[in-house]
Amino acid sequence: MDHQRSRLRLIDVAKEAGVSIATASRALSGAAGVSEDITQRVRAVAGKLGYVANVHARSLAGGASSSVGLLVHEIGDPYFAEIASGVLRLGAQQGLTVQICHTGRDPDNELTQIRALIANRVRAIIIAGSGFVDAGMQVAAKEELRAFEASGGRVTVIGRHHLGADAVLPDNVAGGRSVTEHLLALGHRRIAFAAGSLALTTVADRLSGAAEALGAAGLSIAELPVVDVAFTREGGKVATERILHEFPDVTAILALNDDMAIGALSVLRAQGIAVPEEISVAGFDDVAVAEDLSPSLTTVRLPMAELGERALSLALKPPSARPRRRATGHVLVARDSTGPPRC
Amino acid sequence: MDHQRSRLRLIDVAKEAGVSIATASRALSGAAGVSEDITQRVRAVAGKLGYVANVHARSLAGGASSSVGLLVHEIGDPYFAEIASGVLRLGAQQGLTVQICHTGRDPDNELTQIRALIANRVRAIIIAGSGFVDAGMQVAAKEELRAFEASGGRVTVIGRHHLGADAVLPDNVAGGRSVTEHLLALGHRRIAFAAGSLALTTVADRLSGAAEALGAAGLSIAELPVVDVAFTREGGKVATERILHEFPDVTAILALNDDMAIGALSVLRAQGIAVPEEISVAGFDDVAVAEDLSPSLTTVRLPMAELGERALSLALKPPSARPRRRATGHVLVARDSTGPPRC
DNA sequence: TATTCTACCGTAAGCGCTTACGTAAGCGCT
DNA sequence: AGCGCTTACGTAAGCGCTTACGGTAGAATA
Repeated sequence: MDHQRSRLRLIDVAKEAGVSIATASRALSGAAGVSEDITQRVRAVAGKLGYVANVHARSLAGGASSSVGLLVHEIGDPYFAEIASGVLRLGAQQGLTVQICHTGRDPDNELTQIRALIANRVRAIIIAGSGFVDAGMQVAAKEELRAFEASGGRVTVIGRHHLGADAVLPDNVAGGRSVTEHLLALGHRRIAFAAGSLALTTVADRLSGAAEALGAAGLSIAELPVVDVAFTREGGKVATERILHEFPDVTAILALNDDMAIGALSVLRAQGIAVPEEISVAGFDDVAVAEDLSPSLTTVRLPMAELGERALSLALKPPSARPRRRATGHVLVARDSTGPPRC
Repeated sequence: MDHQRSRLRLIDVAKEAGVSIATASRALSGAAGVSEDITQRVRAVAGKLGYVANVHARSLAGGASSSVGLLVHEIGDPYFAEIASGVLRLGAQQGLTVQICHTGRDPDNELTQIRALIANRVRAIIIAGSGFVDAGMQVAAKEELRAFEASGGRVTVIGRHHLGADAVLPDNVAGGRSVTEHLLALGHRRIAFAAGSLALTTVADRLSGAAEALGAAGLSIAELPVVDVAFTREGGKVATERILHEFPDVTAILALNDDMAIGALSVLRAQGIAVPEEISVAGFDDVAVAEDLSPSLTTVRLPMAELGERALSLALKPPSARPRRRATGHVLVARDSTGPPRC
C-alpha cells in the first residue's frame, strides 16, 4: 500500500520548521522542555502542512493507546445505541477513538472481539452487553479480560453489578420507587406488577424500589400480585391476561419494562378496556416508542447515554483498590397511560 | 504503561516454537514459504500461549491496516444504528475493526473525526451521515477526504447519490412504486402526498416511483395533491391538516417518511377520523415505532443494515474507474393503517 | 560426483514515532 | 574564571512487527 508512504511524516514537519524530530514531537505533544516560540512554530507548520500523526507509530513507540473498546450485543438495539452515543460523545471530546464490537450474543464471536480489542491495545474495554455479565461467556474470554486488567487495561461494566470491575448502572431502585409513588399519588392501591425474570438484578432492584414506596404508604408488596413471565412483549400480554383474570380488582399495572407495557396495552385495547380510565399502565425504560403509543406511556427514563459517558470517564481514571459502583439518576415521565382510578 | 511490556510478543512465540521471528510471522499470517508442519507448530504454540499480535506494530510494519471508519451523525438514531449494525457484522466477519465516529452534526467536529480516522490509517471511510453529502461540510474536510482517496484510501457513501465516490442507497424509486401500487390495489384513486423537502433526492426518488405506479394505472401525479412541508412529525401534522381542509375527497395519505405518517395519524385521531376506514395512511422507513402504533402503520422497510454491509464490501474492493452505485431492495410492510376506501 | 535449482528458513532493515540520554549554552555563585 | 545547575535541543535506541535479502539444505539435472 503506497497509501502509507505518501502521507507526510513527523520528520517532514521537523525539517520544514528547522528543528529536530524530537523537538517536533515534543512540541506537538505538548511535552515540557521546548521553548514557547519553537512550539508555536512547529505547530503552525504542522497545521499548514496538514500533518496528522500516525496513531499506530505513536502507540507503538509511546505505549499509550488512544482508543477504547465498547462491547455490545447489538448496536441496532436502541438500548445499546444510546449507550454508544454517550461513549462516543465523551470519547470524541477526549480525543479517543472508540471501537465498537457487537457480539450478536454469540460467545465465540465475543471471544474473538475481545481478542481484537486487546490486539488493538485499547486503553479500556467497556462492557455493555456480554455474556461476561450474564451467563455463557467463554472461560477463555474471562481469562483474557483478567489478563488485560492485570497488564494495565481497564474494564468497566454498564448496567449490571459485577464483582471485580468498576460498574455504572441506572438507579433502578429509585426508579421503581418513583413510578410507584406516582401511582400511589394518583390514588391507586391495587397495583399489579408484570415482572420479567426475577433473577435479573434489574428486575429485583425495580421491585424493591416499588416495595419501598408501598411500604412508605403503609402497603405491602407481598399482598399484591407480581406476575413473573418473560421480559418481552409477549410476556407482557400473558401477564396482563392473567392479571385481568385472576385479580379483577387491580386498577393499575406496573410493567417492569416498556416492552411488557406495550404488550399490556395491546391486550387491554383488544379487550376494550380503556387506559387510563379503567386501568392505568406504566412501564420502564422510556423506549422511543413510548411517546408515540396511544395512549402515550408513562414510564421511567433511564439515562443510558449518560451511563455510557460515565462508564468511559470511570475507565479513564486509574483503577481503585476496590471496584467502584456508580448509580445514575432517572426521570419519571408521566404521560397519558396513567390517571386516577375510576372508583 | 507497563501494560505494553507485559504482553507477549511474537519473539516469545518464535522461541517457544523453536523458529525465527520471521518464520513465526509468516506462519501466523499464512504467507507462503513455510512448511506445513512448522506452520502448524507455530500456530499451536501461539494458541497455547494466547498470543495476539499487536495491531499497531503490524500496521506500522506492513502498511495494511485492519480497520475501517464509519461516519454518522448520531449513533443513537435508529437509522444510523441499523447501518452501523450491518457494517459491524460484516466487519467482524472479515476481521476488521470498525471505528465509529459521530459528528453530532457539527462540521468542526466532523473535520476532527475525519482527521482522527486518517490518523488511524483506516483502510476505508464509510460516510453515512455527514455534511459531505449534505451541505456545510468544511472545505478542509473534503480536501482531507480527497487526499485520503488519492493516497489509496477508499470512501463510500450511504444513502445519497454522490459524485466521485462509490455509493449504496436504498431503492427509493421502487419503494415509492410499491407502496403506491398497494394503495391503488386497495382501490384508492384520490391519494395525497405528504412530502418533506422536495430538494432531497430521497424524496424526489420516492415521488417518482409513485408517479410511475400512478402512470401505469392511468393516473397522473400532477393531478394529485403533493404537500411539501418539512420532513418531521410536525410537518406531517401540518400537511395532513392542509390536506383535510383543501382536498376533502382524498381517501389515502402517503407520507414520505414514517415521522410524517405518525404526525398524520395523530391529527386524524384528534379529529376523530377513523384509520383506515375513512382515510388510509402509509409511510416510509419502517421505524421501530411503526409496528406498535394503533393502527399499526403500513410502510416501506428499507434494509439499512444491508446497506451498511454493502457499503463495507464495496469499500473493500479495489476502486473502479468510475464511481459505482448500488441500490438495494425494499419490503412493503402492509399493516393496519391501510384498507379499501369507504365509498 | 559436480552443479543448478527449488524450497525453506534466518538475519536485519526498516515502518513513524517517543523518549532516555548526551551536549551545549546560559545562569548565578564562589 | 571556574564551578555546578538548569534549560533547550539533538542523537539514537528502540516499540513489535513485516518483508526484502541472503544462506543452506536437499532434489533435480547433467
